[in-house]
Amino acid sequence: MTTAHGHGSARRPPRADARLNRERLIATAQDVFAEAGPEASLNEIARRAGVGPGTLYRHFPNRFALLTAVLRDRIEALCGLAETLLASESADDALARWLRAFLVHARVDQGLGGAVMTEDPDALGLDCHRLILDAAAGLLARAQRRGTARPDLTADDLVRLVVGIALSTAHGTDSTQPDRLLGLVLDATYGTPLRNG
Amino acid sequence: MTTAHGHGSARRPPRADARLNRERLIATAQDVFAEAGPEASLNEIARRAGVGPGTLYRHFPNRFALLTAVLRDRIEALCGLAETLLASESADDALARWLRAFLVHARVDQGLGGAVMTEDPDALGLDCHRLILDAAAGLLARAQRRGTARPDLTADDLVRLVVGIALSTAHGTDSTQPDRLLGLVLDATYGTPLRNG
DNA sequence: TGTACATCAGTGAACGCGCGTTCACTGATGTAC
DNA sequence: TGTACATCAGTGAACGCGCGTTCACTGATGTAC
Repeated sequence: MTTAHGHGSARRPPRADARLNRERLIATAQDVFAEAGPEASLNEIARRAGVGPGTLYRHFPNRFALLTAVLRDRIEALCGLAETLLASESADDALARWLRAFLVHARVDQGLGGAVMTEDPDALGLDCHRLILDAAAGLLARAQRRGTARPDLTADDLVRLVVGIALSTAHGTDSTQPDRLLGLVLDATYGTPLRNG
Repeated sequence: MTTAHGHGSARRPPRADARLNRERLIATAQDVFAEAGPEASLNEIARRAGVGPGTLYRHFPNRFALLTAVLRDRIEALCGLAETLLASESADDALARWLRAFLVHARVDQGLGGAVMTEDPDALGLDCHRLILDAAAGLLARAQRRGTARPDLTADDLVRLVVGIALSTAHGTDSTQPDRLLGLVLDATYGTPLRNG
């Protein structure tokens, strides 16, 4: 299922140096985005990766392609976690745990993960958007059916609340605040302020 | 109380054309910020206000000074509302109403009002920050003393949650979502999902 | 009311900057023989 | 294993752009007389 397009191998494997540069670019982009935020200079990423700007553009036609590549691993990990949690016992706990993991993701790199979610989904963030939303939707639906989650919530609601926490606390100084705010959201989600977790 | 520095009048009143240009700049900035967001070009604001760039800089030494001027009226209105609500009967309702008004403020102009709150407060947004936080703190303290608001909440928590909603829904398409999300936050604030308002 | 003048606001061309992006050229890679 | 060659990735100077910002100059305003 995970292997793309089953018919033979129309695509030749990438050249060794191309593959190396691609990896270097992603690794460097990760650092630079973390330092300078999602608006970081692409030229600087290329410079610090030790390649020419043209090389960056050969691999990633635009900023969003690079952002997506940087985040892909983490997003896939989140989707994997969602699948695992879907098989766990408590529907409520599963949703809560996943949202906590998503908050961590949304906060890294100066809120880069969260910022991607607020972009126009019709642009190129489509992949990230859908993957995250689908993961959230699965867990929420189960928590609504078999748990105590409010039925009037949508996955988009929850994701936006968490992204909002990530964005508005990105420059904060109180490192315990994001978790506290998420706790508040979870309380509201389950309709009772005291959870016996 | 509203007249500044009581001792005589060390400051001469501003020249008529200066005052006019200042007003034009603020009005134009409001439009341009609304269209292009808080990162809008200062040169374009000057151009559309019909003045040279130097004139803009004479009145507002940096972008934040202009942002603050644009928002000042609205922020003062919010503070006034807070004072009025502090005199109202229900402490809970007062807080809820003010947060709703603050959400509206934070959402206008592509989340400009909210974006200002996430800037480094040590920069120049100090005024806005404190005014808003003080207003929220007063209402929250009363709702905690005489209402049913959770005692473990801080004003900064609530403000950040609302700002987060504003930021993460800034590019959304569902116009009912911000209010719905705020309702969720309010439910959590009061510890019960069903409020008899 | 009228004029001379000092003050200070406005002008806008120009600067330096860093950005995203391109493209003619170079050179490394992997393959065919 | 060795060589010739086609492919395609990498290079990096250069372009155009719009930005924030400056400053020598112009001109409007308001005051003193």
